Amino acid sequence: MEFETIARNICQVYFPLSKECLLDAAQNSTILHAEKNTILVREGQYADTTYYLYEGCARAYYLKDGKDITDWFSFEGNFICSINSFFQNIPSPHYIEVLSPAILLAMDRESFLRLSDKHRDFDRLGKYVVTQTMLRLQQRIVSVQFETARQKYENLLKINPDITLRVPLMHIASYLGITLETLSRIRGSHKRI
Amino acid sequence: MEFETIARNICQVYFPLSKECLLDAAQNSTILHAEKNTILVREGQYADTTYYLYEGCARAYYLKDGKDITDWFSFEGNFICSINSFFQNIPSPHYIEVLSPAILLAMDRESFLRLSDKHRDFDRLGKYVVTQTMLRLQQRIVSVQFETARQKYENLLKINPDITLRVPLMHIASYLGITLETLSRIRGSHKRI
DNA sequence: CGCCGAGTTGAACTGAATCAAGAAACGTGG
DNA sequence: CCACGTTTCTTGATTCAGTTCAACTCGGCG
Repeated sequence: MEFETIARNICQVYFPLSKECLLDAAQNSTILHAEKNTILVREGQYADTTYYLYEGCARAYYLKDGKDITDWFSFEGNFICSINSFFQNIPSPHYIEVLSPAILLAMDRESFLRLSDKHRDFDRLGKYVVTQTMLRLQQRIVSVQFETARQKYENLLKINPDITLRVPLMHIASYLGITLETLSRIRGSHKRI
Repeated sequence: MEFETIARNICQVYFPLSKECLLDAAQNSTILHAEKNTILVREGQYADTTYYLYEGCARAYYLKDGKDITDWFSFEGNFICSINSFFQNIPSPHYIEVLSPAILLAMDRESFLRLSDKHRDFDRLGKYVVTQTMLRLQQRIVSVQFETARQKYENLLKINPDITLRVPLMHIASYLGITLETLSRIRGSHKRI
């Protein structure tokens, strides 16, 4: 895998970046090939790296009273990092795990900040991603707070129809804030229509 | 109320802005004095204005099956806008209402974007506020999803101890995703310790 | 094969919602 | 400053969606 391919992909998914910016980015990022179940970030680490998923999917999760709670999914074309750690420079409350063989572009915070300062278009991309994330989180609060378990599941399917094929149901359940059993029952009653 | 006073306040609460930036901002914003219960934004409007709360408090809410659901509180030193409308240029799903006599600084999106382009420090302020909002939303999802009604209330009090004195309980209840009755019971059992 | 993690199904339990009725606080005009 | 109506908040009884705990099924893989 070459940097240029991934760069072209980013420019296509988001928006074009200048040549200088890409050149600079190439020298400050690393391409990673990760196996399924690779842990990219562990709880407690200062997770100062952000990842672009060129291929594959990943999740952020944390442990609440020993239970594994999925907080975020990312698929190809998305970025993923421990936002708390990355943006506040504190130990990460999250783990980040790759859910399928993946190709990632990794950049550390220092480079990220330097490039943001130096290249206006890079800065704009960062701002855009953060803004989109904010809007997605806001939507999710509405969903989590006032929808039934069934509505939450159907909503997720609307946005992400094939997620059940790519992610174990237990992760989907905890992401939706319901138990695996409830999700199973919803799916059970759903099929036979 | 003078622009300079509010500007000084913003620079203090967030970070210093250059003279040129402030001059430009002064010419592209309006100071508003709003009564309690003023509606700044209505559902369906293209709400292309963002507000800085110099004094007072406000909330964003929406109607879900006719019920009034508070989605966000802002107090002095915060910004408030219909984020969906402002950042995506779509009709606002939210109302924004002032909850006490307030002094606001209003800026429309066009000016906001122009100043973001022109003044690096202004852009940085915008990025900072969006990032903080993202982190706050992320925290809130964790809270909404896996805490009991009581924990959610206690959590809110930790962050915002005097909110009950400034905001009607019904708004706090819907913000927490619980009913007014449940909140009342929690508070009832709470006091007598 | 037999084990193991992932998913399904069942039964009992529970936190919070809903419905209903009052009490307190608030503000507005007489 | 008090009577009023309105809004906000409290309390009680009942109901329900979803949890918990437990047993069982299925599909892969050493």
